[in-house]
Amino acid sequence: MFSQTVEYSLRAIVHLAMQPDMLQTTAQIAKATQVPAPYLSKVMQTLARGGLVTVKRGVSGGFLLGKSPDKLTIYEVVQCVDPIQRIHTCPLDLSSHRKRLCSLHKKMDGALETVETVFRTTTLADLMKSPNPSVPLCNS
Amino acid sequence: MFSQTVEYSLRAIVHLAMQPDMLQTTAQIAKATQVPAPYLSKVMQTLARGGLVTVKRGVSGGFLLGKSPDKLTIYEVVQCVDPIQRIHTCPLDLSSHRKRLCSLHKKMDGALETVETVFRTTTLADLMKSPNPSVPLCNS
DNA sequence: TCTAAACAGGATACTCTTGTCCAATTTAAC
DNA sequence: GTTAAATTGGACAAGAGTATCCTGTTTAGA
Repeated sequence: MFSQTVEYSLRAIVHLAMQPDMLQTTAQIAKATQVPAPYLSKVMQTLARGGLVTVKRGVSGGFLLGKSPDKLTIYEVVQCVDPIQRIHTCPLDLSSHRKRLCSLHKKMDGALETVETVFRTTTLADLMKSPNPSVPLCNS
Repeated sequence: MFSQTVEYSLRAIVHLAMQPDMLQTTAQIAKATQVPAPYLSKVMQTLARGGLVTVKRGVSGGFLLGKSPDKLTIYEVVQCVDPIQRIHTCPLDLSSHRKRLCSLHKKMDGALETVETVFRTTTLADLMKSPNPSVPLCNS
C-alpha cells in the first residue's frame, strides 16, 4: 500500500540519521539501502527541495539530514515525497455529502487517519533508540 | 493511498447491499456509483470469482451480494481486489532481520495493521446502519 | 587553473494500473 | 426457435509510477 518512493525515501532518511554529520553520496546511500542509484537520485532531490535533507554539491559533496532526528517525523518524509491524501470531500461530489462524508468514506478516511497518526508520532530518533536487536538497514 | 480499484469495488458492494435481493446490472451499478462501466465490469468479475457477489448471466441478469451484509467485511472486499500486503519479511532481505523486522519496517507494518484492523471490524451492515444523514452513494 | 567528484535536470524507456472496445457466450422472454 | 439483454474474455490504449541514461553545473583539491 505504500509506494516504492515512500519505502526508498524512508530508507535513505534512516541511513542519514544513522551517520550523523557525515556527508553521504547518492552512491553510498544507494548501496546501503539497496535502492537503484539513479532513482534514488531523484528521490533525494525531492527531499532536498522539501528541506528534509541538506545538500552539498561538487567534489566531496553529498547529503546530510536537514533536521535533528528528534524533530523529524516519518510523516514529514512521506508527505514530502508521496503525500497521504485524506478524504476531505465526497469522491462522488454529491452535494449532500459536501459537509459530511457518508459512512463508507468516513470509514476509509478513518483508516487513513490511523496511518497518519502512527507516522506523525514517530520521529527518526524513535526509530534509532528502539530496543531492537535488528539495526535499521544493517545486517548486524 | 487506496487504489481506484479498491474505491470502485467498495462502492459497488455498498450499492448492492443497499438494494438487497435486487439484481443489479453493471450499467445500473456504474451509474449509481459513478464508475466507468467497462472498468467496473472487470472489477465485478473479480468480486464474482472471489464469491463476494453472485452473478446471473443472460437477459434480466445481473449481480447480487454473495453474503449477508452482517457477515461481509470491507476487508474481504479489499483483499479480493487489491490485497493489503503486510510486511512479514525484511524488504532488504537482510539475514539478521529474517525473524525480526527492524524498527522502521516494524513501524510501517504497524500502520498497515491499523488499517487492516479497521477493515476487518467493519461489515457492510455496519455501514448501512450507521446513524449518518448521508446515505452512502446517494444524494438524499 | 585544471581535473575529477558529485549533484541537477531533461529525455527516455519500462511496467503496472486504469480505462476502452469488441466478439463470444449465456439466457429470459416473446 | 428467435431475439435481445446481459456477462465473459481477450485485446488494446492511455496514464502514472518506476527506472535509466546523458549532459550540464558546481566545487574541492592538486
